[in-house]
Amino acid sequence: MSPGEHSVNGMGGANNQGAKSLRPPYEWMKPTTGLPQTGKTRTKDKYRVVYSDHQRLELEKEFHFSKYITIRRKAEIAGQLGLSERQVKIWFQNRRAKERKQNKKRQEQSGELVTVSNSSMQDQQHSLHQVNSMDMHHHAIPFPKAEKDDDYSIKHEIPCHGSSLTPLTQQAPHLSIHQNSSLMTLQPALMSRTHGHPAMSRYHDGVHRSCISPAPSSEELAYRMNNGTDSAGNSMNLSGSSDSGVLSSH
DNA sequence: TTGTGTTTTACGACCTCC
DNA sequence: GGAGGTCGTAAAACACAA
Repeated sequence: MSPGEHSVNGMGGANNQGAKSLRPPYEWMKPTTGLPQTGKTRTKDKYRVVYSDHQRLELEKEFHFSKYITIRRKAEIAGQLGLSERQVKIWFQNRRAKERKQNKKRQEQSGELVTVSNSSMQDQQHSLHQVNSMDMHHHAIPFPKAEKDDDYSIKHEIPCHGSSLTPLTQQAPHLSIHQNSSLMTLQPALMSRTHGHPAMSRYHDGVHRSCISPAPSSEELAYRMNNGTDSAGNSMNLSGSSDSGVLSSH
């Protein structure tokens, strides 16, 4: 368990059998302070914290760069945002779940079995992977552990995921989050590296991994922000990632 | 203000992979 | 066995109509 993470009354971790029977309402779970204490999980002060706009913005950016975060990036982001690595991991899990839910909703509305237009190549591969996996298990087989991405990128000298959080933020200082919406997305000006780099590599299981696509250079990022496409002419539209634009320029 | 629906954190259960 | 994956769910936080 990372610093700043506490399980209260055994609410977290492997020893938390029967935790649901310990759910609130309990006095120790009621908020006692006004401001959220980011970096903590369930404590007696806060059942759950509300991440700051900045934290959510940076996490959203990272998510659009890659839906699966590597161990290295997780540590970097956790350090920079003042969150635990576990919180970053959980956030990505929840964010993927949210996207799946949105994709499913769109598919139901459009009546399509397979969504192509609004899905990234990664999503399509992931969906296929899941469908194939369903033959054997009721649960979808997840991607290999994120650390594989790191391993792969190291072995092949491919920069997996960009350099750091700060430079990207600095390159798009005009981005912000609208407070009055719970949905967040990125404007096309700062788009996913995976979207901008269709070239993907294969893992041992034959599934493409967008995470290992190289990070764009600063020139590429500048080009994207100026033109709304990458240098190869790929559209930066991320219509599949959100129902409403919440990040905006100012 | 209040009731209700939705979204956001966080977790347990169960899975695969190494 | 431990890591991280999905899925389902609890509960707080939030949005919004009445």
